[in-house]
Formats: sequence, structure tokens, C-alpha cells
Amino acid sequence: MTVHAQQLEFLSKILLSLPEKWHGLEDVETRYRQRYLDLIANPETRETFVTRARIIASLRRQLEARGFLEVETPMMQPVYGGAAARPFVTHHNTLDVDLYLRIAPELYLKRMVVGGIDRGSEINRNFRNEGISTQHNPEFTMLEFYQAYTDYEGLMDLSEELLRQVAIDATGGTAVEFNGHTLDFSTLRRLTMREAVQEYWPDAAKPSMEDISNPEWLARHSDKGSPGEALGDIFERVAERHLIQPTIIYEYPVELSPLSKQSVDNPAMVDRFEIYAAGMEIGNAYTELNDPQEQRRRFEMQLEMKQRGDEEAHQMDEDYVRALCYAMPPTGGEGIGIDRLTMLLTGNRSIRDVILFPQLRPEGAIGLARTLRALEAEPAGEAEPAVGLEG
RNA sequence: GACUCGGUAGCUCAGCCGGUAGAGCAUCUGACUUUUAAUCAGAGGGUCGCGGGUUCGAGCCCCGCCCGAGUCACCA
Repeated sequence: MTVHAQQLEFLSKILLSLPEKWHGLEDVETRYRQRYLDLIANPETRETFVTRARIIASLRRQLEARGFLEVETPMMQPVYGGAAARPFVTHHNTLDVDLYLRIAPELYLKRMVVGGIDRGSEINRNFRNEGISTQHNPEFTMLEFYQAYTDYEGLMDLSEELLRQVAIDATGGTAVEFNGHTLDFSTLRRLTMREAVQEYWPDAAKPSMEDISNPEWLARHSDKGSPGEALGDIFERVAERHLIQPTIIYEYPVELSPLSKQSVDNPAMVDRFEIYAAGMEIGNAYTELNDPQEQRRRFEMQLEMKQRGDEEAHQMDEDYVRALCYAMPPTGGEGIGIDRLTMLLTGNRSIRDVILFPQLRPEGAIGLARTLRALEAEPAGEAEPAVGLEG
């Protein structure tokens, strides 16, 4: 084919050479630091972010169809809460107050429920001032949704429906390849935390369910201060990494769950579950504690833990307790980590591969000024090809 | 924070026993005119992550540091 060009217009300058086409850009540091090059050179990177958008759109569509109102709550909070994590601190000059970047939107979304918005959701960033790993970025995206007049069992069913459909919308089916495993999102297996400890106990001599409820047995197998914390500790060490297929783990110890409602038949446990897949926690849900007096006691328990040196213990949130005093209906609430879910549905093993611009250590001087000056110093005839070719 | 691995041209990488820094692609120039990474010829392109040390001589050996990845710890 021959093109008879009558005019040629340059749209933009390109001053640095692009990565090679055949191998693409493989250096992971460059891929993260200069994501624009990664997107240009590696089509599969672009595809990951297209899929990420489909995942979020699917969740939005499904929640909207069920009557959830999408809202936005503060990212800058005078009191941080809703999770156990160290926060980032910033300062507002005019008000002269320190504010925390939120570690979770939970307490505001439940204030919303108190106000009569019975179904509400939020998809946005949380910030946690903690380690960076293949599963942790300091800012990450969380879907949280709250539904009045349901409980954690209702949320188990809802979670199953949401995840099955989001897998279909993102990948075309419910079977997803991840790290050598085929994950089946058509159903969620349900196990109690104690059942999981028993099932994945490493020795042939498995503990009985009575053992796993026995404070002495728990104390023997963990150095944590309370039976509940010990159970959580043992579960994480024994079972968590084996939870490859999407699984619901339920019945959590009350010590680990200051915002969850206690089980009717066992006050040591709360009506809470987490969703695991590929050995990762991707969701967390519970029947919300809606008794203001009990909530105040739980916060006080957290304050004691803080005084004993637990940096991640919950702060007292007086206004939240005040809100509960106006009555929060029985409510179920859930959070799903969008980044980790995207990892699973796109086959990426690092959270950095599903966050467009992940957090990295500062790069230091780039030294581009000299390069640009050198290019400018070149003779105009070489640097600027003729424009306006006549055919 | 600990351990392991890595950092050489724009990109992907090689570099032996310590002896003049290489290839392919990309870029530029010329030729060619058959689109599906890869036609031919030629040219330009390097603070071998940074700093010290050993040595006649260090990309290579030693020490320190920086950056990254992975594993572990942490992240209930």
C-alpha cells in the first residue's frame, strides 16, 4: 500500500526510546516505577486494569440491583477505627487538629445505618501505616457494605452470590486459575475457625473439638494472653495458608472482634466470618454489635489492651457510641478487599500488579535535566524533521 | 527487621581463571518495498547501582551503603 500524504503534522515529542517490543518490559522495578512504560510495552498489564475495572463495575451493579446506596464517608477522621491497624497522621492548619487517614470506613457507614439508610455501600481507599508485601500496600481499595435486618448468615449467602457473579463478569466463568490452582467461585465452603484448626492440624493426632475450646489446651499451643487470641493465632499458623479454595471461616473469638455481636449461645464467640482464597483473607463480615452499652465496654477493653502496649488496639469513639444510643437496627456488614480479589481474578501474585501506581521507596535523583539540555543543543535540522510534506 | 537472590547500552541479556566492555532488539543513516517481533549494510550509544579496599591491573575478589524482588516476621 502506498500512502499519498499531503500533509504531516507532529502531534507530540518523544525524547526517550521505548522498551523493546519482543521481550516487553520485564524489570519489575521499572514496571512499577514507570507504569506508563509497562502499559505501553506489556498488553497483559493493560488487560489486568481493564479486568479490575470490570470487577468494580460488577460489584457496583450487583449492589445497586439489591438496593444499596453508594455513599462516601470521611477519609480524614479525628478518631480512627473499624480495624486494627496503625494509621497515617496529618494536620489541618485552620482547625489546628491532627487527623487520621482512615483505616476503615466502618464506623461512619454504621452511623449511616443509624440514620435510616438501611442499605449502603462504599468503594474507596483505606490507609494503613504498616508493612509492604505482595499482599499489602499502604493504601488499598475496600468495598464495604451494610444491610439492616440481616445477619452474618445472610451475608454468607450474599457473599457467595456476589463472588460467583463477579468471577463470571471478570473472567467469563466461575473457575479461575491462580498460582497453579483452579479456584472455584461457584460456592463458598463454610467451616468454623475451630473446625479449620482441626482439619489442617499438621500431625496425625488431631485435637478434638473439645481440646480446641479448652483454655488450657489453647494456652499450651500459643503464647497469646487470652484463649480467644490464642485460637486466632493457632488458626493463622495452622490453617490459613491451606485455605486455597474460596472458603468462609466463621465463629471468631470476641477478643479479636470489638465491633461484632456476640453469639447467642456462646458469649466467647461473635457472629463473624472471613472469606479466604489462595491462602489470603479477602473479606471480613459480621453481625454488627448494636448495643451501645456493650460497645462502650468493648472499647474500654481495647483501651486496656492499648495501655498494655497493643499499638493497634481500637480507640474509644464516643460519638459512635452516642450514635448507637439512638438505636441501630440489627445489621450485617462486610468488607471485601478489591485489590486481593483482583489478584485472584487476574492471576497476579503481587498486589503491586493490580495497583496502577504502587507505593515504592523514593527513587532519588533521576537526572533528566542534562539529557534534555543535550537534546536541545542538537542542531535544529536534525532534531526537527520537515513538516508539511507535499505528495 | 532477618535471610536469599539480583542491579552491565533505551530494552532483553552475556561477560570464562582478575588482563582493552559485548550481542540481539531499539535509535540514526543508506539500500530495499514482500504489514503480522525479527530484509540488508553502516553508525552512534556505557559513572558496569554508589563509596571505599586489595592488586601492576577490578564488571569480576573483600568491606560498607543504596535500590529492587522473594521468603519469613509483622499486618488480629
